[in-house]
Amino acid sequence: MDTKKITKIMKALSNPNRFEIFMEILKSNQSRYEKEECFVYNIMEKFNIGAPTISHHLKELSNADLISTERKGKYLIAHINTNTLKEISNVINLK
Amino acid sequence: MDTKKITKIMKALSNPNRFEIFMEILKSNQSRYEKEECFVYNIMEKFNIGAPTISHHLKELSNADLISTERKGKYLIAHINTNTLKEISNVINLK
DNA sequence: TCAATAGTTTTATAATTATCGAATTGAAAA
DNA sequence: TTTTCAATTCGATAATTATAAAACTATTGA
Repeated sequence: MDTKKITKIMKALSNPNRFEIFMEILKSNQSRYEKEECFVYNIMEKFNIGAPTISHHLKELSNADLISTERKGKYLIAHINTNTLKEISNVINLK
Repeated sequence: MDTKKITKIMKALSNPNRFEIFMEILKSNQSRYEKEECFVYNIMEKFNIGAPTISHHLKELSNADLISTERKGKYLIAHINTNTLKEISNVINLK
């Protein structure tokens, strides 16, 4: 991973609201419950942020390859990209 | 670690120049060579950035607890805070 | 078909920040 | 004590960005 990609990921996780959205997706992915949940909708209820901002944050997380999104009819589902997490974890880990 | 601290670390590593400065310090700390080296001075030569900017970046890394600095006469030496790296690595690692 | 709902795009704005030049501090060397 | 050198602080600026309001798209359900 080159500097540009790493710093893009870091930047994606550097905003508190965006980070918590990411953690919410991570938690949901790990628990395997509510797989069909509409994240944007539920996140919007949970956090005190407007829909356009959530949309923006999800796009940033996507652009950083941290998540991928999938349309399910009216709803949007977000998945964690575990590969990216593994890669970034290798960068940070002390050898 | 709470969200505020984590995102502060992420932000500190989200700027490409600052990230590379951090990696430079990390490399130097790991190799154990040139322990007495003046980082700001050497970094300033290596990167194409002015001294005030380097100073600013080092302060950001310090504020995020990623490094600590030590004055050695005229020079400044930077050390990696391995604890912070370990903590952040725990956050990122998939359970 | 029409109304409601989920999410996106566009536009604007306020806040943050990376960077530099100039001035300043503090230590070493002459 | 001067001068020089490393680093910091201050002030300014250009770029980025988090956020929201308004308008728009697309899908579901009545």
